[in-house]
Amino acid sequence: MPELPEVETARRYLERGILGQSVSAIDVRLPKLLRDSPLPSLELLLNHTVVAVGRRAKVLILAFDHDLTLLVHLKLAGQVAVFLSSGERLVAGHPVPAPFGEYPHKVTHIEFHFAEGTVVYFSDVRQFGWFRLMPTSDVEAAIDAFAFGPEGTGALDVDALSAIISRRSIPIKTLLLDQSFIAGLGNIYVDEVLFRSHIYPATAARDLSDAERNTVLGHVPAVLAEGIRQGGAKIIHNIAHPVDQFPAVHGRGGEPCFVCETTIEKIRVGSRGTYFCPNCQPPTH
DNA sequence: TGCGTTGTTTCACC
DNA sequence: CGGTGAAACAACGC
Repeated sequence: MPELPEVETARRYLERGILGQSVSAIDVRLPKLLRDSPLPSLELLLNHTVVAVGRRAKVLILAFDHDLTLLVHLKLAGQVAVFLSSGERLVAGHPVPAPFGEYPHKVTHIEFHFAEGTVVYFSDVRQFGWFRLMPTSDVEAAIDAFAFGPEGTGALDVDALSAIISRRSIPIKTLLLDQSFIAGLGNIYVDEVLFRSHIYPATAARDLSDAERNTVLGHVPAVLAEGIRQGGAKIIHNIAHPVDQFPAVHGRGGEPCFVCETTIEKIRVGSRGTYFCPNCQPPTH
């Protein structure tokens, strides 16, 4: 389930695979994935060259020459698979299709072929993702319209964000999921941030102490960095397969906490499945 | 088979 | 109008 680390991994793979390359063929098997696209057809990208591969929040930004840019959101279950001409595969995002299996898979909906031999497969078992093609000159306004907050990977303005936390009554988890507060966290990494911060996820944001607010904000870039370092969290059918004890709580209901061996619990916060350690994150407020 | 799944938007309401 | 919580939506696997 692609959050910022999975999308950033996809961005890096695409940059390595297709930057400077020219589109030689496009196969769109599920045209409806171009939802609300200003330009109606990906065919417009034929013979165009990739000039930049960017990302804002969880949105991939593929810039081509001659004023064309493709925005991609992987949503719940999107996957990007880059097949280099060497035969090496770079796969980011959802674990379906199996990275070492056959492509295109039945849930592979769009594929790009490049003159240099690289092939990119976009797959999405849930079909919730979207593609939007537009003039590059319109991208800035399109991204602004999302009203994303600061990138969770970067240096955060702790004073300003802490002040916002102190005024909100919603659960701290719900606030951290709000992309206009901080961009990039999703359900997995929010649970990890709160575990490292020793904070019960349903705690009202305004009930956090000064120290707790700083702790939470401090863990955001660190947790995202660990996700990126791993190329995304390994979670299959909602069961975590931790690497270096990460993720520590998300997808580990019924399993022992890596720190204290207390059984990890699952609750619902803001109608989202939420994992926490009842000993490390007691509901003290 | 109806429920769970997530990121995001929409809606009713205060 | 803004904050809030819940519902809606996309579609499918189990």
